Order: sequence, then C-alpha cells, then structure tokens
Amino acid sequence: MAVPRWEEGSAERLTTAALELFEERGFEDTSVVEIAERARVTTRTFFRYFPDKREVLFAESDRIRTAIVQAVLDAPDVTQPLRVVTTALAQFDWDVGGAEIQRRRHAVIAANPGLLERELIKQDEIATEVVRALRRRGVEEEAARLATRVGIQVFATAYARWAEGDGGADLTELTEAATDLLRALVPTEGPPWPRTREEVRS
Amino acid sequence: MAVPRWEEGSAERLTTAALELFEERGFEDTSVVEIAERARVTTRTFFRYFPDKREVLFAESDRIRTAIVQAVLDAPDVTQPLRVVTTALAQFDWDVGGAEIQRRRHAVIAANPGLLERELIKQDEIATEVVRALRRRGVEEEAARLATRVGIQVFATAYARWAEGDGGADLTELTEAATDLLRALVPTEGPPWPRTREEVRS
DNA sequence: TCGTTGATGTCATGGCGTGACATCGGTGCT
DNA sequence: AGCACCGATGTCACGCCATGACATCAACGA
Repeated sequence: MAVPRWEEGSAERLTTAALELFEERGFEDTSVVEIAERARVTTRTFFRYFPDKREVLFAESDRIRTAIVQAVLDAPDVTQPLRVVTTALAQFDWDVGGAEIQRRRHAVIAANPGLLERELIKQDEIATEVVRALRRRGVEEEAARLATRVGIQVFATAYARWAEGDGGADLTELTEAATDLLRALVPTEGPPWPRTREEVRS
Repeated sequence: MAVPRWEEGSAERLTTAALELFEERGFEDTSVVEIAERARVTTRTFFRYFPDKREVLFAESDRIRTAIVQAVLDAPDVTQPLRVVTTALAQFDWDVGGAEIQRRRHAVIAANPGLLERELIKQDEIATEVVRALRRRGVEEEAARLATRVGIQVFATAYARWAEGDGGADLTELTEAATDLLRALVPTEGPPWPRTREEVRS
C-alpha cells in the first residue's frame, strides 16, 4: 500500500470541498464538477468514492451505526431494552471529526430537503440494525422494534437540547430528563377518545 | 372548467401506469419516458403533475396529512397528547383508493431504498404538522414533539400487524395493544446502565 | 367570430450517474 | 535492471432526470 506521507486522500478533500461549497452556494446550486475541481480530481473520481452527490456528507454513517450496534450488544442488562437504546445513543461520541464540523454538517443538512431525506434513511438503517441486535439479545421482535424507535425519539429530544445548548449540558442527563418526559406522556389506561364533548356533557 | 365526462385525468393515468411499471420492471429500471408513454402523454406532462419521478407514488400524501392534523385539532381531550396522536392515526382510513392499491404501493416502496427515503420524509412532514397542531392546543413544545414521534411509532407497530394480518383485526384495538407494550417498555427509574457485570459481582 | 384560458407538446439545455477503456506510478519478483 | 501486475485516476460516451421557453390546440364565453 502506498503511503504518501501525509497528503490528504481524495475522499477527505472531496468531503471538505463539498461541505464548503454547500455552505457557500447551497446544495442544489453546486455541481459535482465544482466539488471535484476544488478537490483536484475529476467527477468520475468523486463517484468512485461516493455513490451519489448527497452521500458525501454521510461518510461517517457506517462507523456510527456499527458503534451504536456494538454498544447495544455490549449492554450489561437488556431487560429494559428502551434504556439500552437510549444509553447506547447517549454515550456515543457524536462529535466525530470535531464539534464544529458536525455543527456545519447539520446546518447544511437541515437547510436541504434532499439531504434531510438521506439523513432520515440513515437513522432508519441504524434503527433496523439496532432491532436486530436487540433480537440477538433475546428481545421479542415487536418489543425490539418499538423500544428501538421510541428510544431513538427519546434520545432525539435530548440531542436537540444538547445541540442548541452551549455544550455545557451532559447528554446522558438530558436523556434521563427526556425519559422522564416520556413517562409523563404515556397515557393511563382507558379507551382512545376517553369522552367526546357530548358524552362529557351528559 | 372543462368536464370531460368521465375520462380519467392524466394524473390518474400516470399514477396507475407508474405503479404497474414499477411492479413489472422495478423503480430504477423504468424511465419517466415509459411511464409517460403508457399514460399517453409526454414526459414534460409527467413533470407538470409530479415534481419528480418518486412523487408519483405519494399523490395522496397531502390529503392524509391534513386529515390527520384535523383529527388532532378536533380531539376532545388533549391532556394526554400521546393518546391524541395514536387515536388520530388509528382512526384514519388508510385504505384510500382501495386496500389492494395500498398494498401494491407499499410493496413497491418497500422494495426501493429511494422510495423508502421519500416515504420517511412524508412521515416527517406529517409529524412536523402534528407537532404544530398540538402546540396550538396548548401542549408544550418538547412534549408535543416527543408525544408525536412516539405516538407515530406506537401506531406503526399496530399498523405493521394490521397490514400483515388478514384484515380481520381492528386497528384501534391493535393500537391499544401497542400502547400496552409501550407501557411495559418504559424503563423504571434509575441510572442508565443500572449495573455493570462487575458491579453486580461485587 | 374571436380572444382567452388551460392543458399539452416540442425543443434545448444542464446536471447526475455509470460502463468501458486508457494511463501512470509504484510494487514485487526475477 | 527489467518486467508484469495493480490500484488510483482520467477520458470518453451515453442515458436518464428535470426544467425553462415557447408553440399548439381545443373548449369556452363575450
């Protein structure tokens, strides 16, 4: 393996070039040609590293997914699957590549429906594999599915606050707070629409 | 307004043509040209009715979203927001256009990552508006967000069973069962990883 | 009749994504 | 050294997606 002593690889150059250009001109208004030029390669090379234009912002996705799945598999106690999921997410190091980069990435993604679409399916891929991991730990299929998806939403609540905040807050504590909120939200037993207005009146 | 007495409109023809072709050749392997030809229009007309190739399978999305939002706004009692959401979803008539068409639609979507992506963002759009609706009913922002997303996942659990089943099951009852499952999953109070194996041993 | 209007077609264009093949520098083997 | 190989990249050609600008045509109403 050739080890050019230390040039950046094409993939890295493409990633940073893309992020910069998306910030400058917006996602739709920058072409793959421009990204490639700034990274000093051809578009053909771009598509050798990334299957499409959007994917250039999601290079870390695989690493994130496997790490979280591993955390689920390594959880000491799986009798409370929802807690396993929220904890695995809360304890992950979300600032891969630097907090600033992540902030910029998210800003760009949030600004573009197309990228948001991609983000959602990445979440879905994580969810699917977490479900599989829970199943391997003996959790029932339906429980695994619901615990995973709900756990992700609980964590997302915490993450939203954490991302807004000045970094002072602890993600684990915020997740605990979000779990409290969930407890408060779970409805007490009883039929769907407890009473219609008419029934109340009578 | 011209009312051709009753020819199918181009939009309808395009929708059915697309569904058929996606079943026959798969989504990626059918071009917009083919869809347009089968619907006896040009591709330019296709793009006048649908903003892109994927959207042809999501024409009902707007109607669904507004109906569900309306149900949330009309809910008699909003003190249990999660129940409001699950009930609004469970009581919606999901067989718009016929159960068979819906089954085929979902089969095609499930088979194509690209379409799944679009499906997820449609869900997200619904979620965003439901959150807004809850807020208008006086629910706090964070509670609204969490109740909405969790409610959708609870309903999704029920819907999955309903879609698999032979149609005999009642979606409202299944949703109630899913809510029971959620109750069982919400973790009891306590710190994240309750005990590591080592701590248990000591 | 004629002008308007809405739906559709035609044409041109640009970006996305991919297969096939060429090039070129480095590696390892003899 | 010489040679065969290999991985990364470039070049070329192509097809599909999507959109703006403009033309056409049929129905309708004054």
